[in-house]
Amino acid sequence: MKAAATPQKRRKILPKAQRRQQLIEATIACIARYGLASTTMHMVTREAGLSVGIANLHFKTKENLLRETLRYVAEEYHKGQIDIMRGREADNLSNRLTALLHFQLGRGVTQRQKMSVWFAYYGEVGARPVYQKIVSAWDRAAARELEFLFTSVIREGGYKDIDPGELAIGYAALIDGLHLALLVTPRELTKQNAKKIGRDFLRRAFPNHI
Amino acid sequence: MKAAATPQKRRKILPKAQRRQQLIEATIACIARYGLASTTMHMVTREAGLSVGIANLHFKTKENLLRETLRYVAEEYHKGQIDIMRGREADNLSNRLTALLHFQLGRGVTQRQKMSVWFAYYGEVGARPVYQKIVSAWDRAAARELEFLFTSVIREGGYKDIDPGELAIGYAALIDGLHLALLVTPRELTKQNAKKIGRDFLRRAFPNHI
DNA sequence: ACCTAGAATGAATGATCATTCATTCTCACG
DNA sequence: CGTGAGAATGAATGATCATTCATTCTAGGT
Repeated sequence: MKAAATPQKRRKILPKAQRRQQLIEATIACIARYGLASTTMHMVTREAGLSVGIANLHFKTKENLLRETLRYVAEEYHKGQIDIMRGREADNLSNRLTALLHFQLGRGVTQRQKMSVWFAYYGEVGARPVYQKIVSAWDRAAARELEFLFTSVIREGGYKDIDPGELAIGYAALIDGLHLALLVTPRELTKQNAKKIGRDFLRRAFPNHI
Repeated sequence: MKAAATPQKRRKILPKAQRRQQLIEATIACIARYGLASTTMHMVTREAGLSVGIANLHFKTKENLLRETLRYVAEEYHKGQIDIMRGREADNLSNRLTALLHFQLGRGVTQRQKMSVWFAYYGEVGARPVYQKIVSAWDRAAARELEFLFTSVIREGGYKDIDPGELAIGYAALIDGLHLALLVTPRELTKQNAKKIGRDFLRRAFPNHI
């Protein structure tokens, strides 16, 4: 089975960073397909087309590999958001809000595989403080950035009686909840509809911008 | 916690339903404490103060026990919501909305233990179609009820340009997201604040009611 | 008081899995 | 071209766990 796709059995030696990346991606694929609970080291290394021992070489333990995988996934998602919020691609605040929404509910993020992995880790957060630390660190960073963006919007629009911090938490919660709905009840909610729901939330808060 | 309170080792024979319930509750406690992935049958039966074989007697397999536990948790949460939405305790729509919010973000539901279990199963939904079926069935039922409630509110308030179905999905997503935030970043969000955020969402949609 | 259906036990079994490490192989460098 | 530092392998090991079932015990019926 293993190297069936690559009939040549010649070993390839690659730089550490590249192998680590390869193993992390194989881990993501396995978690999405089989779940965090039943993903084994054999599955991961086979998915990567490598031998079992390789895992021990680059990550001491399975726990380590899972932790680094979470770090990678969390960083990818949150950095994507933060880049948009800080970025200069969108010249005005309205466009920036829209770009953020399209990223958060767009093709890249809402792939079933991505969302599966994301919630697989969330599911273990209650029992594993390490996961909680990793996720909450990134969450905080994104929340601060979002609060800053909302503060600018509120100032520009002259909106009254809006606490930007609370609205940011609400918006972030809405997006997470929509991801969950897309994962759990995909038949009830299309990505188009999810975007419309997110947009309506923003419109009710910032009617002059959306 | 476990059977330390009953030093006598005398066996007690109980009706099937009662033992099943006892085992399901022990399962919930273990999942909350150790996570779905590392909960073992030994843990569960020890938590219940019983022998390992008991699990096989009442639930054929571990998979079965986990499935029934999910069924129990999902039913408890969603029935609680549906009862409030249908119930006659709240005489008017405003009160009913408020009661629903207080249930969804109140002491009972937002216990760390409950939310841990809830998201532990959500995390496996991507890989286990069975879990998805159980959860989505209840989700659909609650969504229909919520849509019905919102429809009444919209009619009573004469609100324009609101699709009750979409608003219901948005509200449900917001509540799920707030639960997630309470679980993952409890330091950033109090239950009080979560309620305020939920209330603000409703107020922006139904200003005459909240 | 006695009996028995079936509830409950827990040591034993076999399967699965993470981890190890002696060995093989690769390639950058002299 | 030859060599050694270290990357990669995978069979073997030991630990963990779900499941089994021969045996023990309980309580309701007579």
